[in-house]
Amino acid sequence: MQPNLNRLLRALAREGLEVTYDGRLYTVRLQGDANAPPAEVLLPPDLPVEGKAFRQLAHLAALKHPRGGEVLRVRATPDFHPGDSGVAIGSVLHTRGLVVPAAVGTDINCGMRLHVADLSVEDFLSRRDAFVERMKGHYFFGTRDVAMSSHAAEALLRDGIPGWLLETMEHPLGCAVKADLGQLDRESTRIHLGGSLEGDPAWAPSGLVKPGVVRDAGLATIGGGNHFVEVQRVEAVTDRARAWEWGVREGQLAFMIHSGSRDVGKHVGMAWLDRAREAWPQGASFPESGILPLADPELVAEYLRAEATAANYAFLNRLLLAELLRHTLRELFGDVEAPLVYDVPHNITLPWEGGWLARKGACPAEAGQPVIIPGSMGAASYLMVGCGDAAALASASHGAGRARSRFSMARGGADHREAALGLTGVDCITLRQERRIEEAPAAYKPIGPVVAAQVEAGIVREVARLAPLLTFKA
DNA sequence: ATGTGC
Repeated sequence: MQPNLNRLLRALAREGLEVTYDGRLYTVRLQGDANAPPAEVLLPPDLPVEGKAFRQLAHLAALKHPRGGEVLRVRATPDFHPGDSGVAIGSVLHTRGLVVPAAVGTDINCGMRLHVADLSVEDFLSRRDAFVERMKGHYFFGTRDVAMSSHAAEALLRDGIPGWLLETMEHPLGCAVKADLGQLDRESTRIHLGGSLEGDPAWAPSGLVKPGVVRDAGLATIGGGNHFVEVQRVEAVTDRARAWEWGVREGQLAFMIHSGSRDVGKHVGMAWLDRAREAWPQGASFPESGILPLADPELVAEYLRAEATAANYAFLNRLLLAELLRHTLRELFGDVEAPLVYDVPHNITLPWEGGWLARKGACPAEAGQPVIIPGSMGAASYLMVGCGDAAALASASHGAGRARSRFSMARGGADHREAALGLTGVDCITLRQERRIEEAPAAYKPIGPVVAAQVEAGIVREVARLAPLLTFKA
């Protein structure tokens, strides 16, 4: 146990937090609130503990709405860390009769997508420079052509990927997708929820859908922060049977995408943080945490439709990021097979056991389902299989977890910055040099112990480990 | 996270 742990627990107690630890699982609750369920955090003793994230978690568990509904359980993944809008990243919230927009936040349907490619690493690296130049054009310089009609955009926002596919006949990239239709049919089962939720185009930012207009709706863009597109090598297969079933082989080339709904999610998320405040019952006092749930069934349904709208956009954003990469591999190397392994959101509200489960930076880990846990820049990423562990609310971490803020990395002084750069050790393609510092491995917890803790707890099992070859960061 | 915002 870390020497400063007792000091931290005493400090938290002075602030009114009851915290206990059994060497594996913390339980946290607000003192004197015996009715609130305790919040649990799976965290091995050697990983850093953050008071602010504990406070946010205890407040999340203590949420109440004057008109009813309840928080059933709160759990946090080992990569959890403080979030804006009052909810820690890595929080999983099980509710009945209420939903909490802040428990998903503005990065709606941020998630992961993994493909493998039938191309040797040697062949790929032999044309690395040509590949990088083309992808830089697509991802950074707008050479991609993903413009679409207002019909296609509406269909996308309403129905997700299947809706978009039906309206994509005239679309240049649609031709490439169409050529792949057989494969896409097979792939649709490899997208969580089929890449399709019940959305409403009215919730899109104004201007995204303009009747009769064909435009670039900002799709196939990576986004900032920890988002990336990475070419990888399958460096180890630990569950041969499962890997075979999923089409993953050792030594294979792979590519992984971490991205979300961009400004659509931001627009929807912000609108609903405001809406939850407006909808708070007259005369009732605002909770000190600032986290506001929705309880009115019509409002809940409307929020979920809005969230679904952004989620649909994110599903297609990841698909098109992958499609551009696959298209470029084919231009350079001929008819390369590059099937989807899985696409899964880690920021979303979904129905669960008669209520709702809001995950914010937590990957669904239902029994038998693929779980994708990205490493920090330069570190390995993991393909896992979920165990459906109810104690963990069927959820795994969505990464290693940030240990130091972007701000603290950026102001760390010249020595610190150089050390961070030196440690990066990965071929990072970016136009913004500061990303290398903000996203340097030193900014993150080590991924190994984070994954090991979840394997030991019976939440996930390892299937394969993927090492980075080159990473695109916007 | 965010076509970050004044």
